[in-house]
Formats: sequence, C-alpha cells, structure tokens
Amino acid sequence: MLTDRQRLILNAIVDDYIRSAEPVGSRSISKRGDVGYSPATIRNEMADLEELGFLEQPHTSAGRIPSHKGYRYYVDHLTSSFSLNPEELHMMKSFFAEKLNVMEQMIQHAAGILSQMTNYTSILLGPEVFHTSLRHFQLLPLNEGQAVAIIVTSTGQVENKIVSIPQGVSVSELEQVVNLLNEKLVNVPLYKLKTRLYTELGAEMQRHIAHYEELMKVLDIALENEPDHRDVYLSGTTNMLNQPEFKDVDKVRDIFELLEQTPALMKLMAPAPGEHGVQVRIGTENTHEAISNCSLITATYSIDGKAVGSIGILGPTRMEYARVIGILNVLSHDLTKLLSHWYK
Amino acid sequence: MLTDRQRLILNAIVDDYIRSAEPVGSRSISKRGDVGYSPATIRNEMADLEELGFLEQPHTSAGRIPSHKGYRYYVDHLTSSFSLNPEELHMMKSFFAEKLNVMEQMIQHAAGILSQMTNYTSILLGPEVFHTSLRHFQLLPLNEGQAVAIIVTSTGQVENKIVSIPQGVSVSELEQVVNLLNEKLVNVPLYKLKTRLYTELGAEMQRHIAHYEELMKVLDIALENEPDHRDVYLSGTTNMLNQPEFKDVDKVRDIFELLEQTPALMKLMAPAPGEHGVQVRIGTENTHEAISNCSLITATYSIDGKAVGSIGILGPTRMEYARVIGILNVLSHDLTKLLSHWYK
DNA sequence: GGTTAGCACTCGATGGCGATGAGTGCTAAC
DNA sequence: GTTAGCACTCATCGCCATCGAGTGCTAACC
Repeated sequence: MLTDRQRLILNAIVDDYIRSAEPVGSRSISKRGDVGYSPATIRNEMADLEELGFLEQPHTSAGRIPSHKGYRYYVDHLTSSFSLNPEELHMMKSFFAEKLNVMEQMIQHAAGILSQMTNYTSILLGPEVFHTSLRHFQLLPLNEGQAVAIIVTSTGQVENKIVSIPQGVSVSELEQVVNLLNEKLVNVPLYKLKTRLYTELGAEMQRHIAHYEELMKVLDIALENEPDHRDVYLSGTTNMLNQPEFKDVDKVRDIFELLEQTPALMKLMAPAPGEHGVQVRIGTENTHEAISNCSLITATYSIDGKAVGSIGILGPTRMEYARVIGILNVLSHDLTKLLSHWYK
Repeated sequence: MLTDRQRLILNAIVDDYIRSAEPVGSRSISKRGDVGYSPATIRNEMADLEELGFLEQPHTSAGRIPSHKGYRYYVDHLTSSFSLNPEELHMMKSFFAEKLNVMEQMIQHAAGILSQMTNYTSILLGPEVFHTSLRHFQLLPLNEGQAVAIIVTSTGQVENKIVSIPQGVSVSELEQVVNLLNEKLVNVPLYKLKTRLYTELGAEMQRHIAHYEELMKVLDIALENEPDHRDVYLSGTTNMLNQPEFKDVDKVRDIFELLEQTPALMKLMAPAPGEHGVQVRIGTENTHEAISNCSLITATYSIDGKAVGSIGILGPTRMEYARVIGILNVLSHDLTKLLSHWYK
C-alpha cells in the first residue's frame, strides 16, 4: 500500500511527534539523518500521506501530526522489537524477587512499577474469580447473630463477607455445616458453587441438620460471588497531567471521571474474545468517548493457560508504542509465570 | 477583637467569595441587604480588616478575598449550625439502611456519598488496627510450603497474608500451633500480639512442638501487623477539577500526586491527639505543601468511645465550611453508632 | 523522471497599545 | 460617625502589526 519511502517518512514523523508533541515539519525530518532526502521531497511525500489519511494538518502552514490511521499503521508495522534496558530489567527482576505475599499487594505493586516505568497511567485487572475454585470455606462467629464467611480461592485470594446467623442455630451446627461444605465443595470452581450446593449437599444436609432451610439461605448469601466484583488497580493517574495534550483541565476531567468508575474500566480492559497477547486500541478504537484522544494498550496474564486478568497502559495517542508494548509483553509473561508457579 | 460590624462584613465577604470564587467588592456587599451600610463605609472597614490580616487584595483595585486568617476566624465563629435538607437526610438514611456487609464496601460507599453530597473530594481512613484485638487466627495450607494466615479482628476486619512453611513441619503440628494460639491470644489487642507470642507462648510451644524455632519465625511474620497498612478510601477526586481555582493543571498536579500517596494521606488525616469532633485545617495549617491552597475538614468515628478512623473532605480554601462541617458531624456520628452497634 | 533549490504565501503566536470598567482611597459634606 | 463624589489604579479585552515556521508550487538540476 505504501512505498518504502513513505513508510520511512511516516515512521519518522510518528517518532518525532511522540517525542515532541509538536507538529512535525519537513525540515526536521530531513535533518534527522535516517531519512536522506531534502525537505522538498519530504514535503511532497507528506502531502501524499495526508491525502491517504495517515497524517493531519492542524492548520495550513503547520507541520503534520499522525492521524489515528497513521498511528494504527505505525503500530501494525512496528519493526524494532523493543527491549528493556538494564535498569528496567533490574526493576522488573527486583519486583519479582520481592515475593509479595498477598496477591492484592503484588498487583498494586505491579501497577506502580508499570506507571513508573512508562510515565503513563497503568490499569490492572485482578484475577477473575470465575476461573478459580474453592480451596477452603470457613464460618467464624463474630457475635450472636453474625459471622464472617471466609472463602479462600485456589489462587490464594481471600474473600470475606459478614452474614447474619438465624436465631436458634447452635455453634456445633455451624461447624457441622462448614465441615460438610469443605468435604464436598473443595476444588469446585467458584461459579459452580451455588449449583453444587443445592444438587450435592441439599439431601445430606436435610438429613443431618436441624435448621436446614435457614442455613441454606445463609450459605446462599455467603457463597454469592458477585461477578462484577473484580478489583481494579490504578497507578500513575497523575502522569496524565504531565502530557502537554492534557494541559487543559477540560480534557482531563472526563478521563479522570472514567478512571473512577470501576465497571467502565473493567469493560475497557476486557480482552477481545479469543485474543491473546498485547492489544493496542488507538483513539476512537476505544469504546469509551472520554478516551477518544488516548490509546490503551492491554495484555493479559494467565493461570493454567487461561487468561484471568489484564494489565494496561493508558496514555495519549502520541504514545511510545514500541516501548510500552515491550514492557507489557515482559510483565504479562512474568506475571503469568509467577502466578502459575504460585498456583502450581 | 473585632467589632460586630467588622464581623458582619467579614462574614458577608467570606460567604460571597465561597459562592462566586471572585474577589468581593464593597458595592456587592452593600447590596446584599443584610449589611445596611453604604459601599464607602464598607470600604473603610475592609481596609481595616485587610490591615488586621483577615482580607487580602489580589491587586490594587480588585475586590478583597479572605486570607487564611480570615477563613479561620469565619470558621471559629460559625453561628448558623448547618442542618441537612430533606433530600440529604434521605441520602444519609438510605445509606445506613443498606446494611453493607463488608466493612470495606461500607466505607467505600460512605466515601462516595460524602463526595457526592459536598462536591468536594472525600478521604476516609479505615478502622485502625491498633485499637482492635484478635478474634480468630487461622493457618490454611495452600500447597506444600505455603499457607494463608488469616487474622480476624474484633471489628470484623479480615487480614490475610501468605507465609512460607518450613520443610518438615507436618499439618498436625500446624494445627496444634493454631489451636494454641487461639486459646491464648484471642482478645489480645493486635499491637500486643507479638510480645505476647513470646512471653506467653514461648515456653509452652517449646515443650509441645518439634519445630519450635522455625514455627516461631512463621508466626512472627504472620502476625506482623504493619502499622502503615491502613486502608485509605477516596472518592470524588475529579470534583477538584471543577473548582475554578484549579483550572490550571499545574495547581492540581501536586494535589493529585498527594492523593496517590497513602502514607502521606494517613498522616494528614490523623486527628490531633486528644481532639474529638470536627477539625478544620485551612491552607498552610495543613502540614503538606501540596494542599496549602486547600482546606481539609476531618472528623473521627469511634468504636467503644475510642476513635478508630477518620473521615475528611478536601476542597479549596474557599469551601462551604458550615455545610461540610454539618455533614461530617452527622456522618461521623452515625458511623460511630453503626459500628458500635455492629461491634456490640 | 525523480530530486532539489528558491520563493511567495499562509496563518498561528507574540507583543505592544488603547479602551473599558470594576473597585479603591481619599476628601469633603452631611 | 456616615456617606457622596471623584480621581486614580490596574487587570482584562480586543485590535493590529510583526514574526517566523512551514507549506505548495515552479523551475532548474542530475
């Protein structure tokens, strides 16, 4: 579709614009060294590239900036696979060496590292509860009438919620129920828990337990796994404010509002079905209007070959694509390895 | 210190400025109706008030704006105790009616309500781990070599972390240790846990348990209660962007950066020792430079008469003090009631 | 024929300038 | 003690000329 020279020039323009955030003129491209043509020649090519929709002109007599289509082409034809420099590698390595003991902390920490390395905003989606199974169930009386239900998942996540205990239910009864549950339901995937509760335990409980119906209700609540409740971790949101394109408060407001809305973020971060690896969504390719001037680069991490969460970087469309893609690649890979090892 | 008329005028100026965010002139005060003096008289008083340090002039021939000292005086002499309007009362009531079962969710929700009602940024500090005691301790094997340590506190909070189990320690040994711990350490305040572990359990464990030393190390890690780890909940950070004083990105950047730093926020939100009730810190009265143009209003909530956490509102110094103070009063009171009831 | 030098042209950015008007401080009258 | 009147200050706004980066086009060059 494009000649080699056009590709070369387009690449140079995108690179320059990513660095400077200023419209790029023909002269500056000519002076770069890697494009050995005079400004006039480059101007001609630029005019062609604009006509083809890869470049835009903010106004006559300004330089050119890449259009969304231009960025898309740039990303799709990225050649130089980015490799981390020694310091960055060290950062990553020391992160995985730290062996954070709680998954939450680990993910939050990963988000911090990501935003720090890229100077963009990082968004991490915690492991999905659907693909994990029950490792242990516990019901601890808090005071009369209330108890903490604790669910430990196969990924080491601990979810807890407080439930009301109906009057008349004794502690020994509770213990009996908990034991039964652990016996029968361990290793059952979380999303199947409630069905199994009724199909497998119903009969047995009815035989042994006095307050069968009331307790079923309690368990029903305790095992409720809200499919919407996945943890979203953010870091480096302020980096957004350092981008010259967002020096106007009106432009950031919508973005920040979006970042406060967990469900919307989850939707944005959800990988396209079937996609593995790094995905780049440029400008209006994103489904949310607030970030139509942003690019979102995401990658997934997996446990047992199954994608359970995603990591992402949000920045202006003028983004260091190669770098960010490289970093996400490494991190998603390492995260997968770490989790798999952990999960065994 | 001030005459009645000066007080009246100062009040009017602060009120006006809170509403308009524009320097207030003598004429507009005169026309308000509640100050029955001519612009000239008011000008004279304004000059005096400026000399006394209660007002400032952005430049000659602009109106006056309150200084930090002016706000302080205004707050200290607030007369009209603000009362919530029916809708707001309804909002509050429905919040407490919702009976969220996990403390985390409840606090996050409270933060949302607060920011929504005030149009400022709300900051909530979760219940402090220091004043709570151990209700239950649990050690659940995850796989060989690792286990989840779960600590349930008297306030219903569940903390968990993953620890490594030394080789050669059997499951029955672990159970023995856990039983011993629950027997001896339940109801011990968290911050005393580690001391007690050594003083009370050391001897007994040494007698009964084979891998005494290794296990002590494990418990030491498991019971580590990081005093820094308190949960901070934010809501409505974007409201900051709607304030005209922060239309310049440079002014918000520092604030947003501060809001990302949990430890710094905790320090800011910590109540002055011995203080109960609502506290107002205006401008530079705050210890952090980033919010020297902001006011932070905080209140504490308690369990059993002991302050365990705080709720706060961050906004520009030009803040609706009366309103915010009123709302915080109500919320902190209700929160205390709810928690006390919950905790029994 | 592709490439380049030269040149007129465009248009946003910058800075100086006067008009405008809100608001003050001061003085003198009430 | 209060107020009307008036000269003065100074930020803001719109206007205009200037400046310069960058373009498009044409003609010369290899």
